Amino acid sequence: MTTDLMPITRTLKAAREAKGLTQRALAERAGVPQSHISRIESGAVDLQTSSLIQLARALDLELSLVPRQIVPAVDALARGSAAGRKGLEPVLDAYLHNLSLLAERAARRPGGSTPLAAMRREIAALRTQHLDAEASEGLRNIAHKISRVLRRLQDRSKGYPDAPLDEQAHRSLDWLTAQLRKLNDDAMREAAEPRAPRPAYGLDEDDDDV
Amino acid sequence: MTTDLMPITRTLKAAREAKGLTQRALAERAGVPQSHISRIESGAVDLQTSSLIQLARALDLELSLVPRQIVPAVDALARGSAAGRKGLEPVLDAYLHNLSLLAERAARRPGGSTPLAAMRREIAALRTQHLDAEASEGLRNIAHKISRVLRRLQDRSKGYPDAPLDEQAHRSLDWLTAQLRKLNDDAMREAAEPRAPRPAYGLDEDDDDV
DNA sequence: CGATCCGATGCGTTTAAATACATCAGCGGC
DNA sequence: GCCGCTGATGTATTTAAACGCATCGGATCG
Repeated sequence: MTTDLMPITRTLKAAREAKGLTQRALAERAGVPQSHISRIESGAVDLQTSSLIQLARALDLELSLVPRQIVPAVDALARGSAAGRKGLEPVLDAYLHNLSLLAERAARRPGGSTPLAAMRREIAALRTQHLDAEASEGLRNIAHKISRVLRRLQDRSKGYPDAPLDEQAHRSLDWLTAQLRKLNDDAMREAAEPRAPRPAYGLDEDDDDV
Repeated sequence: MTTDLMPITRTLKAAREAKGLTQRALAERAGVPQSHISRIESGAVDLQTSSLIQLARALDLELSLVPRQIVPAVDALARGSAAGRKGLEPVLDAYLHNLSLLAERAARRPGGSTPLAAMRREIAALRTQHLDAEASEGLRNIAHKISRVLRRLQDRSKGYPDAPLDEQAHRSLDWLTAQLRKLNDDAMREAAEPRAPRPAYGLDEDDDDV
């Protein structure tokens, strides 16, 4: 019965060790006794959800219920983010999925498919690029903004599925597309100048915090 | 205190209602009393992890601890899979991230970067395609196989980071690449025949079960 | 109206999580 | 050798989850 939550507790323990925390250090962070953490990690207790959330948060993890369908994708994302390099491309790609949905819907509208199509093209191009740390950070910011705009459009289109894009959305999309194009151009320029015999993907092995 | 697990319980309730289940029906599936489910959904109890897992499983959800970094991506994936259309492209894209990691590593080896590079190219091309339901299903299968091969290579390369690809891996990659190329060709052919004035992205609005 | 089905709630009992505190064995360093 | 830190374990107490069961008010339908 309790064997069912072993994957969870193993993840917890692995995350703690990956962060170089002792049980006592985590205990202080999360506000629970060390003895409890020990019992949890050894699978001796069926901890309550609030405890699980507390511990997860202290380890920069988030408890989440994911549809069975996308579990492999989430695992791949998590693996990618755990192993060395940042999982930044997949982050954008996930956003892109939403964008695709919206772009398709918008393509059937009378007027306003153009800005979405343009943005879509830029993102598709960006996906094939290798970005340095700075560009990645910029991309992350833009992706968040895109996400906000898209969600707003989605919510609104529930009421008026065939409404054309309003002026503000149009401008937002154009601006975001311009930002993406800039990233694309920069990345292209970067790739065109092989400074070393090997283009030196490696960047820095770098930070690990939020 | 208990307000912290409201997102979880809300997800639970939303999933139950989305599946058209009553509390009693879910209770029977998950093997817990209906009264308990009611108290959980109303946030009156801090349920234990095993209960949470049981309920989640009965709703085709999986309890998961995701790194804070990729939470937005996971949310986007989940939203995409919840809203009508299947989240298939992101699934492949997540796999592709792993492939990129491996391809980069392999590119620094003496011998065997070629098959990985070829596969990478095929996947990058596929990402820009629109696939019908049948092709998507095929892609999902291939993606799983790719994932297996990649994980095997990753595990092995921990011991011998500079070992060239073995014969079997070479053949597996070639075969998988051929499958991908076939999908690409089919999709290209499909796109080249605009049956309607609009190329008809829409496909069918289609099924919603697992 | 009566018949159902829904989710919410009350109650009593059992089981166990969570806590505080002390202590243990194992292990590396001085 | 001793010291300090790790995680594991013991004990006693308090709190609450989980259960079974009954019941309630509220829709909805015939």
